[in-house]
Amino acid sequence: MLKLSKKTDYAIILLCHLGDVDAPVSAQEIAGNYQLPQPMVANILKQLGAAGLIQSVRGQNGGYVLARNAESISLSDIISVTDNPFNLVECAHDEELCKVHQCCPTRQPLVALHRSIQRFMEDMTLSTIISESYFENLDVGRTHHETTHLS
Amino acid sequence: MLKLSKKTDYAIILLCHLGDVDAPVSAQEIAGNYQLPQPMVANILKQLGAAGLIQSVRGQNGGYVLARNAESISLSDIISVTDNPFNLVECAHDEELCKVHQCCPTRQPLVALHRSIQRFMEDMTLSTIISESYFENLDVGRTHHETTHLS
DNA sequence: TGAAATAGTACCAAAACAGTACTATATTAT
DNA sequence: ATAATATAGTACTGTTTTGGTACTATTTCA
Repeated sequence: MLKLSKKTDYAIILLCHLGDVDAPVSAQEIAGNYQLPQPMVANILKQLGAAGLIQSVRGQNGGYVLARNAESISLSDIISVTDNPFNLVECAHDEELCKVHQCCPTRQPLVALHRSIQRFMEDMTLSTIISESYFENLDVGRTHHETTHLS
Repeated sequence: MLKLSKKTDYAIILLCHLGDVDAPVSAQEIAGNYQLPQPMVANILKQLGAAGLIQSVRGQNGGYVLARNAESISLSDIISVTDNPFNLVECAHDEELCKVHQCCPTRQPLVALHRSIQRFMEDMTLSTIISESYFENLDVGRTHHETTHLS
């Protein structure tokens, strides 16, 4: 459906929060802060930890911190953890899957779209996301961006 | 999952075929040609017809033809018929859906990604897809593009 | 009038998504 | 010590979406 999963959506929120704080933050704390389901948050944090994007601190007063600096974590890194590996169309990676490969019109343009999205996601770092959301929040209660409603 | 539906994938193939032929083409004919499930093809053609992208000719020797020229049909047009309306994230369109809108870090960057994809899809016309697939097919059996395998 | 085609729905099984639950283990405060 | 608080790992479940099928009606041509 060309839509990001909620897991990815949540993951970005979690990571932004971790990027703003130095001390370890627990799943419960974040879930409460953003009113997200706690078990969901906990699971996502586990996955992000297993993937090496964040580091865990176990025990009381434990939680999670970023494993690397926010500049080196890309949207692509995040999505490859929380969504299945990004594949706009199946045959973009494995030509043999394509039943009509002898004359498939979709391959070229869709692979181009795939690459353009991939590139965007690689260039978009967590630190960029954090700073952009900072400027966004400056506007809360004042004017609407023209980005608010798209077609 | 950030993936195009098979319906969209098929629809592009169907439309490319129609763009290459002048006489009406039937669902059966296309399904046989590309070895796609016939009822599926028929359904997609019905939808494309209802959306005004193609025109139907009923009765024996009937079928479908493009309703407008291939330059004026965009990938965006196609996807909005075969996929649900494109929405990378729910809150991209309706701010009220966002529970954490008072401090949501995802909005800005994801809306930017949304717009970039949207733009690509609007600029990519059926005629471009057809001509690109023509060049692609010239290479069949010879060299692989470097676009064949992405990360 | 029968064959071949679209029109319009309604239906179904399998997969993915969103979210929950449970057990085990680690750390710290008391 | 031990209770409290946290992560680790994994399994489970209800709902939605996807991919595909089926059926009936209508139109057109030979």
